[in-house]
Amino acid sequence: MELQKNVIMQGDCIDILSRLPDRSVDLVFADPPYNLQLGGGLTRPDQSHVAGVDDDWDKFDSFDAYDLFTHQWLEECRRVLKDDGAIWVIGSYHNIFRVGAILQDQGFWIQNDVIWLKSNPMPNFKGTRFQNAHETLIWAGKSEASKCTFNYDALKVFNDDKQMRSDWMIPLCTGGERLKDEDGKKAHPTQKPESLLQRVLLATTNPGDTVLDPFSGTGTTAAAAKRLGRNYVGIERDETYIRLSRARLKAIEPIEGAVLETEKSKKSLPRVPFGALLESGWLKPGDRLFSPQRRYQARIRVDGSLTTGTISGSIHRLGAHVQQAPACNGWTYWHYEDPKRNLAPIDLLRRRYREEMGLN
Amino acid sequence: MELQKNVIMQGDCIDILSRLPDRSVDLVFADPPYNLQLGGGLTRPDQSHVAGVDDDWDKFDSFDAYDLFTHQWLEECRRVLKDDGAIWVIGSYHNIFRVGAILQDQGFWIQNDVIWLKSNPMPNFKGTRFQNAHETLIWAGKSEASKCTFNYDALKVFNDDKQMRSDWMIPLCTGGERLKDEDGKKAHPTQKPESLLQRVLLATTNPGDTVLDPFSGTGTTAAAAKRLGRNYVGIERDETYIRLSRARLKAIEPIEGAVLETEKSKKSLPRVPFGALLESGWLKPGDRLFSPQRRYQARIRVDGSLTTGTISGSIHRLGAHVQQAPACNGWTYWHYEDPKRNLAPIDLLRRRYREEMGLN
DNA sequence: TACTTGTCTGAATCCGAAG
DNA sequence: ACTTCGGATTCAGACAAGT
Repeated sequence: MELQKNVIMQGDCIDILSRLPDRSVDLVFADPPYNLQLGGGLTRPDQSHVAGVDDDWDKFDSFDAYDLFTHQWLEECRRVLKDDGAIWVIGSYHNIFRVGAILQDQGFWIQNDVIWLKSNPMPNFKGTRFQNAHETLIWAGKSEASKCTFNYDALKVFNDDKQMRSDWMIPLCTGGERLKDEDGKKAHPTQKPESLLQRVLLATTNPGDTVLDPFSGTGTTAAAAKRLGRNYVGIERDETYIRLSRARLKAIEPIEGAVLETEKSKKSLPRVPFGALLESGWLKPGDRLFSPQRRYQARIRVDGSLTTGTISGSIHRLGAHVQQAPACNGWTYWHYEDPKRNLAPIDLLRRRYREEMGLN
Repeated sequence: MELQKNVIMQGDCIDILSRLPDRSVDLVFADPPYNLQLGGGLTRPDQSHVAGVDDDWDKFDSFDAYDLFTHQWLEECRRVLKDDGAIWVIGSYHNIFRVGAILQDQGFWIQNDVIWLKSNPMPNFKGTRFQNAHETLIWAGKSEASKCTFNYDALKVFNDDKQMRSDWMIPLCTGGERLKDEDGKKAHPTQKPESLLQRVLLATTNPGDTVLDPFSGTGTTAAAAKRLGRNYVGIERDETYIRLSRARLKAIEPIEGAVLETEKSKKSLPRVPFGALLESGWLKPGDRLFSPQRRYQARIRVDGSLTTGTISGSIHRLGAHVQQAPACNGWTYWHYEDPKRNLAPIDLLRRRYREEMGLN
């Protein structure tokens, strides 16, 4: 069976999931029912009613019932995921511990738990607890062996050149982004901000990937996916939500072209063998290379290996050897001498070579 | 049997716990083994060795073994707790989901999960995941019926008259606070900051209460308890840790409430990454930014990087590149165009973002 | 004394493509 | 599935040493 993409499917989550083909999606994002147990409704100090989560879909008779349900939909997601796929699940303390333990039991391999810090959370009206100002997301690979997509460099640029932390400060979904029903009331009790989903998808998918959301709700995952040039598959039981999300999706213009590209890792650049610098004349056999502060030196041989006279090997091997280190990046360790006798890392020559050859 | 107070007892945690009387302590704070399952060695980019947790006490054969251990010590804690007592457990994604689920299964009633945001966490040296910048604490009453102590007003004063949130920014335990062995190395691999424990005890105990820590380690819980006029009972297996913690406790002078004011949480201006301006819609992918006098221009990509078409990078790196400067503050160098085609530095948007988010 | 520079370290599931 | 090997990879803060 072929997976139909860019649709929101109507029906029971586990039922629909069971009909999707094996190993067909790159990422699952799930915002399952929270199993909230709000005894008797919550009121503000002024006695007004807080519109909490009291929908039928959020009722479970026991932890066992919730665990069984969780086990079932996660197992189906696991089957549907590609082997190098990953899953995100968001939850609160009511359910996330159970979800996390079941994920681990099923063989998913947690990469990070990520904390969504709400910049504008609802106050705790009774003053009996801390203001519940965060939710927890779990990011896990299908297995320990999964090579999950992780756009480290893109997230680092996003975060002002510092690696992205596991805590994300993001505002609640409010204002114009929040979908309303005919009465102007919020259409869904737990609509997530699209910015949260955008960050998830930027971090752990590539353009053209397929993202499955088994609890699609108002279609936030699908919206973020469409906007970022990813394919989506949504499953949702409630026809009202489906109607709303389809209208929402229709209005979204995908980001296209060069601006959809993200910062690439250095590892993804084409490899330049050291010997290429010899062939193109940037360096010559017999030239001397120096470690920082000229502590060690070595000569270049015709095949692109270095030699100290007694020991020889690749720029990396020899760099590691002279430092007695387990490993070494020869490109940044070894320096050449320019006509003014200044030292510069040979990585500079590699960069120039790449520019000249259009390899960036 | 009478509970002996203000002692650190030597022995196996479950064994000692089993000999403590029923309903005798007001609070349990537990920092159990995390079951980290670390792989081989880890080195920093400068090749130095990272001292990971490789102690035997953190090794378990399987999740089942860990669950059994967790179940046992929690059940004993439950018995020893007074009916209106409460428990805190700290952990990371390696173990906290299992702990949380077992707590719920045993009838504990979660009040909050609290996130310890580390202001100075260790980086992810290999660029493979998000920087693991937090740990999770679970605060739970002995049962749904427990009337847990919660010093709402004290916490509010502590937090500049705003409700204390469920995320706490606190530095790691370093410097002079970190206990050292004879060689000057850290005495314990996972010593917690005393400020974390102080906040826990201020929030959920009263002076004169008794606090039990079944994994006492270097005695941080006991130290905070003594300082704040609470009684402590510690259990620890390792005699070296016990010796250290007894010396530590001897040196502690209990302090009075008024002095606590000086312990108020230090606030720092939260960093606003450039990407946040995209997420919140102040800028959009594809928008153009200009250098002063429009000499250069660049387009914004989805990840918050800029591109000239041939070269791309962060606002800072691309600013430096076009000016051929070694460094550049992209926030003041790059300008956006308002509807009247006037240029203003993007730093202005950052200031507005801070104001709107209440981050000043 | 004040400031700069360099070194060290912290609960970490920390590489990946090619052969 | 195994090994080999090229070469990429870090942030905040405490402290010491140098200027």
